[in-house]
Amino acid sequence: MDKHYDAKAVEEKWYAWWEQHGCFHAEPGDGGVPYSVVIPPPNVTGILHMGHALNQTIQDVLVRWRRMSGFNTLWLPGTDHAGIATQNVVEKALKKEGKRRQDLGREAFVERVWEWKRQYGGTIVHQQRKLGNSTDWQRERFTFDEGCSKAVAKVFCNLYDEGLVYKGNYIVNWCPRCGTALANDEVEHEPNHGHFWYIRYPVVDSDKGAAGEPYQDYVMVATTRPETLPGDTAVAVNPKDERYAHLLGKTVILPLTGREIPVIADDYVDREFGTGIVKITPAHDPNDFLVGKRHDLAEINIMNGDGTMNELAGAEYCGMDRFKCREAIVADLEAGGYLDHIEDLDNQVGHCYRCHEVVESRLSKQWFVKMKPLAEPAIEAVKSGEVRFVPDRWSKIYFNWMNNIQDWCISRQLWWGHRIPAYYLRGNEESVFVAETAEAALEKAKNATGDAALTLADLEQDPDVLDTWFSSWLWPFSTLGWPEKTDDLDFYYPTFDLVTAQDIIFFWVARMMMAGIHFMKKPPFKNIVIHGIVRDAQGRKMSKSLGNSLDPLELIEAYSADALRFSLALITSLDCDTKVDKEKFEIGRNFGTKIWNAARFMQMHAEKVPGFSFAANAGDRLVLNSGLLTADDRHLLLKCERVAAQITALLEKYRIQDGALAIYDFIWTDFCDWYLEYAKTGLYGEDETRRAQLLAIMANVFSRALRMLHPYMPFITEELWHQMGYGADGESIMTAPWPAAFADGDKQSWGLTDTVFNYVEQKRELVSAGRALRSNYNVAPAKFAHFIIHVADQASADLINADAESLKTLLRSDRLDVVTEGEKKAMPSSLVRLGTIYLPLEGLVDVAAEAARVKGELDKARGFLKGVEAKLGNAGFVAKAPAAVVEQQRAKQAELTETIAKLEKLYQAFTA
RNA sequence: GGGCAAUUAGCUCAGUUGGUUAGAGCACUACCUUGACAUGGUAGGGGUCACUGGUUCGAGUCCAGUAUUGCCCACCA
Repeated sequence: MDKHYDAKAVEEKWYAWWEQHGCFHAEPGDGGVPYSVVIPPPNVTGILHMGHALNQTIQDVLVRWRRMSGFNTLWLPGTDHAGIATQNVVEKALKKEGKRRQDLGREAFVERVWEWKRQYGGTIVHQQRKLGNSTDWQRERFTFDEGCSKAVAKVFCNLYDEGLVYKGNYIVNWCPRCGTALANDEVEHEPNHGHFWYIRYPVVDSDKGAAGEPYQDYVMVATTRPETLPGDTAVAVNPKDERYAHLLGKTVILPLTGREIPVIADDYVDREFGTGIVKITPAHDPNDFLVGKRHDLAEINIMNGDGTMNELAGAEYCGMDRFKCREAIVADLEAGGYLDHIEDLDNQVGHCYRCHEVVESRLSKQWFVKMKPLAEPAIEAVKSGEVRFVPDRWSKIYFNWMNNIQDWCISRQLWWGHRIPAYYLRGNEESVFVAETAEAALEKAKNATGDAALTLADLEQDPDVLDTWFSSWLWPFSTLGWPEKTDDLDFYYPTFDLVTAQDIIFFWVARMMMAGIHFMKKPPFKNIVIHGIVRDAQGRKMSKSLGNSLDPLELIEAYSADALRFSLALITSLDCDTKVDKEKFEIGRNFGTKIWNAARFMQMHAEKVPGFSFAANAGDRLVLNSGLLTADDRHLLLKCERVAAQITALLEKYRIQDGALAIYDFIWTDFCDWYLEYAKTGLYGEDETRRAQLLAIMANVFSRALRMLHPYMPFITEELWHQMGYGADGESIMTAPWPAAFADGDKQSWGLTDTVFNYVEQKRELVSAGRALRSNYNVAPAKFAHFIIHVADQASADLINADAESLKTLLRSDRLDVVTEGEKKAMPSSLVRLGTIYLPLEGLVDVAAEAARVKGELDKARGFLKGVEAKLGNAGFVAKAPAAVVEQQRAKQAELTETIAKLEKLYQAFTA
C-alpha cells in the first residue's frame, strides 16, 4: 500500500468502475423489497452548491445503507428544465450576439435552448458524480423529456376535464424583466426605503360648483405608487369612518386626468393608516382588484408587460418606464398643486425570485389550478400518519399552508417549457379545446362546431407554457413511466423517502403529495425528510452576491469527496440549519488518513504471516486457528457488534449525524487508539499463533467497520476493501452485506459476555489513571518505575497479569506490577496510593502540590457524596424513582465513601 | 401582524420518552520527533445549560412568562 492516500485518483477510478459495472442500476426483477428515492432534480442550468452536497449526502447514506441491507434499491436522478432560469441563460447568450429571442422566433429559440441543454446541461450531473452519488444514471430523467412531457399534457387535460383547471382574469405577480407571471411564492418580499406621497383629489360638490370650477374641498390620498394614478377608478374609505361619511356617494376628480371617480366605502381600508383614504387601482394592485370586483369598478390597465406605460396612462406618459413615470407624475402633480407633501416610508416590496426585478401586479388572463379539492386528501394523508414528516414539526407548517391554499397560477409567458395543450379557433379565444395533441383538439373542435371542414390550420395553440413546477410535481411517477402502466411504476411507486430542504416544502413537496394522491391514488412517498439550509460560519445564507459560498468541488479537490460527505454528515442535524466553515472538512480528511494508516499497519504485520488472508476472516464468522481470545479481543468484537446494531437503529430514525459519530468513535477510539495499541505486544512478539489470531480478529472487525462506514465514505472504503483483499473476486463493497450480529453459538464459544466487556472497560480506566499520573508528574516513560495496580483478589490479578505485557505497552512503562490485597501489605511505604494505582513517592512527587491536588479531589468527592446522600435520604426518591436508579445511587454512595477514605489516608500521607 | 424554531464550553453543535459528577469536534495548555498515522498520541483547563417563576422526590429535559436571535407566511395603500 502507498504511504499516502491519493483521494483524487481513487475517487475517479471507483466512480467509473461502479458506473461501468452497473452497481447503481436497479430493476424490479432483481428481487428484494423495494426501496426507492427520487432525487430533487436540480435546475439544468445549475452548478453544484453546498445545499446539493448536503442533500445528496443524506440521500446517498440512506440509499447505500439500504442497498447493503438487501433492499432492491433505486435512486433515480434527473434535472429540471427550469423555465425562467434556462430561458434567461440563453437570452443572455443571445444578447451577446446582439439578438433578442423575438429575432429568432419561437421555434428557433426553443431549438436554441435545446442546443444549449445538450451542450451545457450536463454540468451538474457530472458534478454530482464527483460527490459519489449512487444514482441509477441509466434512468436519468429530464422534466422536459418526452415521457415527462406526455405526463404533463395528460395531467393538464385530466384536470381540465375534471374542472380543476380554469382560465381566469386575475391580478398576477408579473416580472417585467422576465415578461411572465409569477406564482405568489415566486415573489420575495424585501424591505424597501420608499416614500409616501400625499396627493389632493378635489371633491366634486354639486353645492359648491360643477366639475371644472375652482375647488373648495379635496380629499387627501396617500400612496407609495403615484405612477399608477392614471389607473385609479375610485377612492375608498372605511364605512365606519365618520370623518369621511359625508363624502360617500360623491365623486372626486382624478388629478392630471380630469376624470371623475366615485368615493366608495370598503372594509379593506384601514382607518389608522395613512389618511384613511385609499386610491383604488384595480388593474395594478391585488387588494384593489378585489375591491374593484366588489364595487364593480372598471379595470384600467395602464402598463405594458415590459414595465413601460401604455396609452391608457396618458399620452405624455405613454412609453415611459414605470419608475421614470413615477418621477414625471410626481413632478406634474407638484406643478399642478396636487402634491401636498412627501413622507419617508419603510415597506416591503416584492422581487422576482429568479432575476430580482421589482414585481408588478398586473391584470391578465392566466390558467389556474383549483387547489382546495387536491389539498384535502393530501392533508388527510399526513394527518393519518400514512406519510410522515421527519422531523415531525414540519407537518404543522404543511397543514398551515395546505389549509390556506390558494389557486395555483400555472401559466407562464415564456417560450421554454411545456406548452399549454389548449387550442383556440384562430382569432377566437373563447372557443377553447383542451387536448393532449393538436389532432385530438381538432376532433373536439369539429364536434363542437359541427364543422367537419376544420383543419389544423384553423387552430392556434395557447402561446403560454406551464410553470416549471407543473412538471416537477409529477416527478415521483412521471419518471417511472406514467401514464404508461410499467413494471417500474408497479414496483417502485410509491417511493420510500423524500429528502429535501425546508425551502421547497410548498413549491414542491406539498404539490407532489397532491399530484401523487390524485393521479396514482397513493401518496408518492412514506417519509418526508427535511433538512436545514447550509449557512456560512456567520450563519448567513450562502449566496453569490455575498461571496460567502463554499464550492463543494473545491472542497473535494482540497479534501476529497469522502471528507466532504463525512464532515457534512457529522456536522449536520435535521433539526436546524447547518453552519459550515472550510476548516470543518478537515475532520473528514483526517479520519480518512487515520483509516488508511490503520490499514497499512495491519498489512505490514500480515506480511509477516505467510498465507494470511484478510478475506478469509471477513465473514460473519471468525476463523480462529487456535488459542483463547483475550478479554480485549472479546471486548472489541462485542463493541463492533453493538456499534453495527446501533448504527442500524440510528439510520432507521434518520439520525445520520449520530450514525457518523458512532462509526467515527468506534474506528478511531476503540479500534485504533485502544485495540491496535493493545495488539502491538502480540504483533511484535514471538508467538506466531497469537499474531495470526490478532490479525484474524482485526481482519474481521475492520471488514465490518469498512462496511459500516461505506455509506458515509464510499470511495476510501471501496479502495481499502480491495487493498485488503476483501473484494478480491471483484466484488464491490457496495453490495457486501451490512454487518450482522454474531451467531449466538459463536458468541458463547468465543466468550463474548457482558462481564468481559465490563472488565475491559475498567481496565481502560486503570490505564487512563496510570497515564494521568505520569502526565501529572511529568515522568518520562522509562523512568516510570514501580507502576503498581492493586486489585482485590487473586483471580483478577491473574487476569491482569496475563495482559501485563499489553498494559505495559499501553502505559509505555517498563515496570508494572499487579498485586492483590494480601501482597499489598508487604509493599514499601515509599509508595503512595491513588485510587487503585500506586506511585513511587520518593524523588518524583512534588509533595505540596500533590497534597493540594488530593485535597481538591477529596473536597469534590465529599460534595458528590453529600448530593447522593441527600437523594437517598429523601423518602420520595426512594419510593418513586425506578429501583435501578436507587440501586445506582446506593452503589455510588458506597464507592464514594471508599474513595473518600482512600483519599483521606493519602492526604494524611502527604501532609504528615 | 400570524406562525415555527433556537438560546448548553471561546467557536460549531450533541444531549432519544425527566434519573449517576452535562458530552463531542475545533481552538487552548502541558508532555511525547514511541516502530500505522504529527492530518498523530497522552493528559488537562474551560459550562450556576439565556432569565424568572411553576410542576416534581428529582428539571438542560415538562409548563408558563420575559429577553435575545433566526426563519417562514401575510401584508398598510
